[in-house]
Amino acid sequence: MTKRHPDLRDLVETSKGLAHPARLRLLGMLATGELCVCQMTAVLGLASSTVSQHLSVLSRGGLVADRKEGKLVYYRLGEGEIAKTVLPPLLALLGEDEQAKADRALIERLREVPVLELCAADLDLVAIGVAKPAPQHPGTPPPRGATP
Amino acid sequence: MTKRHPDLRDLVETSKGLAHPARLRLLGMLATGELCVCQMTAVLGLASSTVSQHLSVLSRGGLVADRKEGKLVYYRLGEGEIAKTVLPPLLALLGEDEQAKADRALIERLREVPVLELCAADLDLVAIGVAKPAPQHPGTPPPRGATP
DNA sequence: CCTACAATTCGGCATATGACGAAACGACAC
DNA sequence: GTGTCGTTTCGTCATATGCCGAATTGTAGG
Repeated sequence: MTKRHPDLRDLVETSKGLAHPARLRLLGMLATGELCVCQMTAVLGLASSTVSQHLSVLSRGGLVADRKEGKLVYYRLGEGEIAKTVLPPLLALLGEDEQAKADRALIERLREVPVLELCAADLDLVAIGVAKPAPQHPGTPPPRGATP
Repeated sequence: MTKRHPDLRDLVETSKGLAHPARLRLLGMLATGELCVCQMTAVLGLASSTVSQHLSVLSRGGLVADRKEGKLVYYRLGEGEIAKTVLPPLLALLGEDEQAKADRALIERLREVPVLELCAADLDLVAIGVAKPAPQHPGTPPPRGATP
């Protein structure tokens, strides 16, 4: 009996993992397959230390697992009982969100670029031609006119 | 178009509702049917203001709905899209937890007692013969010897 | 109208969370 | 070994959360 049944505390840890927009976005990205930390950091636009913290929270909740390859670290969705039970319905709902859709679109293009190239560009998505120049705010404003 | 699709923010609000043991216990109790605030307060053993706060968080996440009857307020599980999607698998896992089982057992006996009688007893489960005298700590210690 | 009372909201404190930059930690390259 | 670089951990701060008791609200009932 190495695999104990999930406990109330386990469920709380897992739920805490879901209770932040950045972490839900991370899960949404990972739903498309494993990703390197730097790729997720580039998409979220947060400090890498912050992203690492978020991934740590997700890991404590069993929602993600990691794999090291050289100096890079890749994360994937967790495979424990709680994750397998809770994630599918949640990811289905998340898939409808506009932000999550945008993230996936970005990730899709990011997968075409070698990871080390992204790192070399200091995680600047624009520099490697994956994202467009620079809108005023991070929402989804249809480009009307450019800045003169 | 009155029913918008769930948003990233909605999912965060819902997840926050799940991210606390007391709130998961509340959901576990409500899975057996609607309950009065005072009944849940008695089982949790927290201040009624605290329980009210927790229920408010659950309500913001669409996880519960309320119904007023006289001076009492009854809560039940929410019926929105997110709740219907996320709750069933979660409650299935929660059902295995010992604390949740104990809560359900208590609730089952509590349903035999008129709500106003519970209130009149100041939410004291022992006074109305629903719970046993008074163990040292709130776990599930098999009663060995009584206090001399 | 006034009282009683279940529930909620408010005011306060203690702790937890989330953000960043700085420093520490591997794993490769030289 | 020394350096470089991706990632994590640490230190610090601002804000959010959880708890309680006190005050407030709303609904019977006297």
